[in-house]
Amino acid sequence: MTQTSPAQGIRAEARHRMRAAILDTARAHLAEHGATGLSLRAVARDVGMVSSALYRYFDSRDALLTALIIDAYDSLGETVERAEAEVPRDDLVGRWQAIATTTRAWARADPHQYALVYGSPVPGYAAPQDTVGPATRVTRVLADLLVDVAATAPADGDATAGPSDDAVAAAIAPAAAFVGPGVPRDLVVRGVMAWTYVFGAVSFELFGQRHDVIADDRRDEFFDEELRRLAVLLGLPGAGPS
Amino acid sequence: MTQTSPAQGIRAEARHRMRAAILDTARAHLAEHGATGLSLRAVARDVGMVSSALYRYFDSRDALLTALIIDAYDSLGETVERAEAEVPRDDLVGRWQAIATTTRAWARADPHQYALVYGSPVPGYAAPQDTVGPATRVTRVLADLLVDVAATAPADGDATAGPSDDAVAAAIAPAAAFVGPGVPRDLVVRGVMAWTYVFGAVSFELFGQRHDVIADDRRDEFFDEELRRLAVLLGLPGAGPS
DNA sequence: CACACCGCGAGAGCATCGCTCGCACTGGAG
DNA sequence: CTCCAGTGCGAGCGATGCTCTCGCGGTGTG
Repeated sequence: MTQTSPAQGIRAEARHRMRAAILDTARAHLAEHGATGLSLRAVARDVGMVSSALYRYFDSRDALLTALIIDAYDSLGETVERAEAEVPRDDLVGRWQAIATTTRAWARADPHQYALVYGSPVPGYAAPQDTVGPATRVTRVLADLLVDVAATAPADGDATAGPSDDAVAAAIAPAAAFVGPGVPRDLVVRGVMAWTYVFGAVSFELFGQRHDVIADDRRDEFFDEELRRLAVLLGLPGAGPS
Repeated sequence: MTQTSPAQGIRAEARHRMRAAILDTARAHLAEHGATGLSLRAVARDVGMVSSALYRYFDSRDALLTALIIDAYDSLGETVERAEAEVPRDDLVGRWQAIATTTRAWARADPHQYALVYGSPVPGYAAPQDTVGPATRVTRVLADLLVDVAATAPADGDATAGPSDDAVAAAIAPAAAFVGPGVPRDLVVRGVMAWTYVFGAVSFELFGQRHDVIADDRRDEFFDEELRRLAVLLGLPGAGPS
């Protein structure tokens, strides 16, 4: 079916390489001019084609953007996966820090690519279903971490159960289903919140909202401090205050 | 000079009203098509002018966008100020909830306007200095809340001082200067983090990242839960666990 | 081997965009 | 009352996304 057999059409391979070339220069343009500044004609020029020819490979500018989004998700996902995998499995705090700092580093390395996936969605553009797969890669890593956290810290999770427990349980049902069974709902909530925070902090930093709030030359240190406190919020063992 | 005396020129007032009319229809277009979909020509058509005439009032499309950004900041600022002012001053948790829930409600009411100010910045567009004033209105409210929190909870702030205390202190120096003296640095950090979180949560929700994570029909309840936990992180008195 | 097929790139063209410039008018300032 | 600054209009420039048609050339088949 989808198998890429060796002699599976020379032509098909050429087409695939052409697509890749287009995506490469498109990615370069994105990094330089941002998403809305990405011009289909300009990409075509750089790749040595006339603009109309590019439509043989991408149905529209939005389709090109979608391909770039999938790429970005994959890039971030792979980067985070690799970084997190290098940390010993029992070092839960280290794994958490690896996920967060790698995400931030990836975002700072190519802000436009980060904005493409985590910024305000392009107007009138609804993310197609193709993006959901790669989009979950980094959250999958985080979810697996939650599973291990739950394993080491035997169920004391429902201790902080508040009055609105039922409503909260229903709210995070999709997230709980994603991380899998055996993880107390409270920990799921903590995980969602930790990830929400990392996203908020990185976006704040990249989108200029931290100007005149955090000293520009101390952002790294402050992010570390944020992570330290987040580890407490996450309920990671050994991350308690002092 | 810049005084707006009663009979200060019929012409000037007509100009001011024209500007307002343009901004109104521009705001309507923004709400419908988003920032990048805002067409200067379309706005001109709707306002009953030819496109070139619009340049008598705004130097460029970016200038129009800037005016809209200032408007949006002011709108959010005023909305939050008003909502927070209605809460008794000694109800610190209530004030915090008012700030956060009002911010979220404002954002949901006009996502494009929210994206304009807190989303990924328009490519190549650097926020001019005119926007910094209105931009601080909502943070000002939050800062004042921090001052009152510091007043009621006498300095125990440095209890959680970690090893990297000096670097963190330097990092949040701008924020500390903004909230004013008398607020322990630890509380400033908590405030920055709380605001960062609210921004992250609202952006996640509006930009579709919470799909398949939080049940769509339970978002309100989950946000309340987030606020409840954030109040603990903020260190608000009376918000302790159970 | 010859032929029909079809993917591919090129080019012209359409509607729209942001923006500039020169023109004509008109009503308030001096 | 007379200017002229301010205003609106229209044409126009370069650029965009996208569509259509055309001709070339490799591919697989009769």
